[in-house]
Amino acid sequence: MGRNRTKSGKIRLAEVAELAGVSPITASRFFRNPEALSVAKRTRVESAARELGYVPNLAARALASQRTEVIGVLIPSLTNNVFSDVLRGIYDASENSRYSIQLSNTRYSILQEERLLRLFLAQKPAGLIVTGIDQTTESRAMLEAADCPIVQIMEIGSNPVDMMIGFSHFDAARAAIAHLFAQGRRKIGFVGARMDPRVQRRLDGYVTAMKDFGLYDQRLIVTTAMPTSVTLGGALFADLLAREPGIDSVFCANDDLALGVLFECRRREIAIPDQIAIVGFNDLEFMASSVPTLTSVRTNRYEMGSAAAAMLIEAIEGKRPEEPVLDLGFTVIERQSSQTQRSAASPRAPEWAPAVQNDSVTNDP
Amino acid sequence: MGRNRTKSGKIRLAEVAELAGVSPITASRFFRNPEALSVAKRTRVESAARELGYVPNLAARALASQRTEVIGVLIPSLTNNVFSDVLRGIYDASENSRYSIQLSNTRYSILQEERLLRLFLAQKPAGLIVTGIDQTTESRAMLEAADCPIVQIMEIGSNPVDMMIGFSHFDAARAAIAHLFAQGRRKIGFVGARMDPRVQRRLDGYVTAMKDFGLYDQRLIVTTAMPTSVTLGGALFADLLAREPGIDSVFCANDDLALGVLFECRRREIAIPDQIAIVGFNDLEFMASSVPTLTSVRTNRYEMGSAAAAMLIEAIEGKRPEEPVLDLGFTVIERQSSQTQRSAASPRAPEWAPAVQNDSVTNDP
DNA sequence: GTCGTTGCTGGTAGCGCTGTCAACGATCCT
DNA sequence: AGGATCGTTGACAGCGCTACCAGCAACGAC
Repeated sequence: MGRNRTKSGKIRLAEVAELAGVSPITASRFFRNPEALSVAKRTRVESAARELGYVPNLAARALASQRTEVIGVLIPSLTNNVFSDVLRGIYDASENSRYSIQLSNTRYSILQEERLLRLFLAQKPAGLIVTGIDQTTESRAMLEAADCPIVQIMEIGSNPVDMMIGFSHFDAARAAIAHLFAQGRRKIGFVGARMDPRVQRRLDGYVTAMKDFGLYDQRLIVTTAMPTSVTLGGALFADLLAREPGIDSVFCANDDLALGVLFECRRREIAIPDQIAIVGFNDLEFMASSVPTLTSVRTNRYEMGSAAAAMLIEAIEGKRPEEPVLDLGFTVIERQSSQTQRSAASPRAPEWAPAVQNDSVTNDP
Repeated sequence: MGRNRTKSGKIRLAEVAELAGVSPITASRFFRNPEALSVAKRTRVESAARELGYVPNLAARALASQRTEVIGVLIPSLTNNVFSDVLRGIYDASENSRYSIQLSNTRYSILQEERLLRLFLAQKPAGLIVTGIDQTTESRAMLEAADCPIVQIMEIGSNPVDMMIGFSHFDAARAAIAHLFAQGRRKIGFVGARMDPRVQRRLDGYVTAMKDFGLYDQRLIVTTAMPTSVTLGGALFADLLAREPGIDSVFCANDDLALGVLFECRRREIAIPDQIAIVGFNDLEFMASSVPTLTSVRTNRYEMGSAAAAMLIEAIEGKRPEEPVLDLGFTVIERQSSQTQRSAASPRAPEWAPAVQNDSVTNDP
């Protein structure tokens, strides 16, 4: 198998133009702005290109036009389910466009992000999608100076670099706490891992809500910088219980932690929700089919990705949205794990079937 | 904010060369093959480049050299945890190389794969990573004719296009069934979703093992083409139970399904492992901390990704591996869900801590 | 002392495409 | 009718880099 590079017998634009009987520049225009051609030439070029199997050389195009058709995407993690949903949205929304996605992983490091940003910007991307609003000063400056549209995703803030799509983690956490409060819970613990800026803002929301209710006690909070996992959820909950045995509920900064808490409760024979109520965050798929089903704050991750890519592409093509900040909101999906009315002793739960969603608290702005 | 593209005040190689007092071509060589320069010029070019903040123009490089520094990656799903681990490996292994990753999602469609392949190949990638060994004839032909190294990942077969990294899903499934058999299980069900080629081969392994043990009964098999989920695991298991109430164990084609089965058992108050043993596939993180902990077949997903990228890059640079097929093996991680010796009635399980791994059946080839 | 040989350097000539501008006929306006 | 405008087309000149080949000095072999 000849795996060494050789020059391939490629078809150039000039060949297409020749076959179509037009000048190369006209053929070129066909691919960029077909409307500019007369119908006759348009069809001639089109069939010539098809006949020869012409594929444009993107490198030459990029060099000549001084621009690429690449959308750079910076996300903090490739492992996290949350980002895989966002990514899917981005890829789906871009795959029928001319733009291709260039993905990089910042690993939750804003320094790494800065480095990658510099790299990306040097290649003159058509647009950029970056995660969050906590860039370094230097990154921020680069973004402001960047010569392309930019969308910040995952959360919203008051000071977008350009465009922004997300939701308020602060409000979402407050809504979760309000729900627990409404269910009569008073000693509400917080369990968080990784503590990236968005988790931190969820914690802020928790703290504010607890203070508003006059329930705040910092000993109810357990966090770690370790990356999140189901196992870690159990461990952190164990720590929390050891410190504050009297808690009646836990708000988990994400669903993996919540699942870990559920298992830990099972291990300790703590009844859910009778003794401990659990609320998670993100509403991953399994939350609806665990036993008991787990309350969570649903976030619109796929939509965030697809809306970001769509909005970015529009902006690249000159159609900037009138409103640059899009709040996708969240919904508290109330399930068994946080319902206070006692269920039967041995809860013959409502089937494996879709989530039990009693009048959920929605925040669709 | 000026978001319109303008020509940026860029530093060209010529500027660097001028500052360093060498010809452009010498400066060019510095970036491609520094050893070819005398030490004096090398340091001169290096400091000039640093001083000016030179960043090479990849489009120009690609155009002039007739090759790109892009590695194309084709995977079937962006959502599946399995692929996010593989991807992480690929990105990690490539991020300190000169190559960048171009990712596309085939959505489990080999036609889509063929289309994407055509697209990729037209851009003359430096290398290609494709998932699996079940390409269309047309795709296969394109791959064979491709002018770059190619790695097939996720499984191994006898007929690599070029290089191959994975493991035998067939053998892995057989090992899982052998484990259940060794635990005294005889009515072993199979639960599978999506039924992509790899899941199909796990099913083949199951069927073969069952036949070998004289236990085969096709009514023990429940599958669906629907995408996998925890919820679906519960539903399929419910179907299986309805059809064959006498089963004593279930082999799930992946861990999400296994978790769904676990929850369904809990809903029906079926004791695990006393009444039903469960074995999953992939050994995702949560398997070790569920209650009871879940037996699974560990696969080396991250390693698959990183090894594939590393091997590909070596091959691109001319150092082809002597052995083009790399079997990364698997390990049956035995946990509570498939142990036949009864545990205490109310199992105060061994902490939330790391997996209980009693002498696991490893297959490290 | 002549003839390679090796190591390093530079000149030339594009890679395939598009930006810019000019030219052309056809249409429109006054 | 003359000029302005529009829609359509083409010529030219690069974009920034590298492949290829030639040149030149230093060195060793015979």
